[in-house]
Amino acid sequence: MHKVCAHGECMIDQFARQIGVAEEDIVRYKRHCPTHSYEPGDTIFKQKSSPSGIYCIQAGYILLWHTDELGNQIGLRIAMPDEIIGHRSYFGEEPHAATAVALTKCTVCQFPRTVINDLQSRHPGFYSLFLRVLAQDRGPPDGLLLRNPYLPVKLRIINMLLILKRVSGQEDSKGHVHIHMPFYRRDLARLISVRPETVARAIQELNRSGLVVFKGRNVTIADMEKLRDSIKFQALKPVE
Amino acid sequence: MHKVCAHGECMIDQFARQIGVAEEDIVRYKRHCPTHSYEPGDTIFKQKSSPSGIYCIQAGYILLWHTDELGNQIGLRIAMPDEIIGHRSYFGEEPHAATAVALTKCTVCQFPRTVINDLQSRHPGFYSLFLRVLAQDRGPPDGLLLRNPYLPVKLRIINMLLILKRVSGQEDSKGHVHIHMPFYRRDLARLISVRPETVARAIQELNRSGLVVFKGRNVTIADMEKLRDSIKFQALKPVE
DNA sequence: CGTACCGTTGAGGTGAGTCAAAGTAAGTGG
DNA sequence: CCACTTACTTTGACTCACCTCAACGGTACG
Repeated sequence: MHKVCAHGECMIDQFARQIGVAEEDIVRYKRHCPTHSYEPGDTIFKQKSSPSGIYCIQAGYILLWHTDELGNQIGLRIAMPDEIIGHRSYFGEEPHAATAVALTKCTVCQFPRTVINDLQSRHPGFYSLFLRVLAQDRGPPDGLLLRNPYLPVKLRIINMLLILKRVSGQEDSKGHVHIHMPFYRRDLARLISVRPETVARAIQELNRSGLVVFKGRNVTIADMEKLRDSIKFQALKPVE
Repeated sequence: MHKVCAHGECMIDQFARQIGVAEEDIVRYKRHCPTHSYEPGDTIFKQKSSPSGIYCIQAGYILLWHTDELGNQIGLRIAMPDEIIGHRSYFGEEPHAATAVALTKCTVCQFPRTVINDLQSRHPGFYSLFLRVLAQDRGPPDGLLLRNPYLPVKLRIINMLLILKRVSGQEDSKGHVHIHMPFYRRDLARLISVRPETVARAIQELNRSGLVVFKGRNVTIADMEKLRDSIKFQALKPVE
């Protein structure tokens, strides 16, 4: 079910090195950090459950989604390799605000409370690194690009593509950008807070416009500049 | 223009006490923390400027708003007394993501970088307190209640009222709740990402329904329970 | 060859945006 | 104290993007 992960694979290990933890100590504490593998659809943690540690993504994509009081499912964030999840609830000492589900095959390393406490007590600068991560979290600002009611759906989809491109965009020899969307249309709909039908229609329009070509989960952008420009024209007139 | 604020007034002073800073040391560092007074409409800091410290609100309400690439103004958060602002950009080492404007007369104490660094170097647990504040920041979760495209405008306004009630709600002898909204309709519109006309119409409807009574900036809620119940009926059917 | 599930398409309804104009409130200066 | 300005708020008529519901089309898998 779980193996002890090889040392040096996690984001938090890099943190440890930054604050001067010796390599042999990293090896030692890693014995207490189980690494799990997840299949697409598996749950890493559930909304409302109590956090028992922090999770480092070593491989794969994870969707964080929140169910509001009315039952709407809102996709908060796609977490990618080398990112950490669950830290907000952990440090906030609150139940998880979202459910984490594997979109692809995933490898995730869990840092339990004991290890985190131990590292902090030996190296008081440890927490500061998380302070920075939390402060730089792209979740809230990305939310403004994806769930902004002012932005028409086509724009929200383009913003989603630009976010995915940051990490997984591939440029070929002709300058075309290829992006793989590791989720269902339904999940994309949740991420931008619209219905799946609306996503389908918006994608058809984008395809017809030629700016972006969707083939299943694969997307090709012929001309990034043109795409960025198009954003200005598709937008509503700003307030004021 | 600025005076040195009396000791013990700021949120950060309480943090200092929690980590064992002596009273006389608090008095000492406060000499380097200017306290400013702002009139309604004054700017505390501007989006894109570099943070030079952390701000503690001692009195008054402050609106944080973000202008996106297209020029839309999005109200992110109403900051209230005893809250701190500017800390996300400060610890993220990034320019301010929002502009902070005084909605009412405000008193704000500024902790410059030198003081913060000094406190952290003498008391390594200092940063952990901010870690908790950042992790518990209501901004992102409140955003889901205020700017969720699924929620009809009337609901978003009700959610705004419930958020204001947390801090400034007054209950009278008859069990009616009174809330003062310390901002223009236009700002309310920005906070829930709709146009001011739409806010006006939604408020008229709420008045007619009798659940909530708006008189200028003052709001009276006759029956909290009824109001909470009404949320369920006004919502769109959830996805799935 | 069904069965499931995801994805797409169509017809019809509606909530919020747009634009323009009128209404209100809060100064400001004579 | 009253015209005048200025900025905020409300109202009305119209438009349109997205939602709803329902049906149909793929594709994977037993």
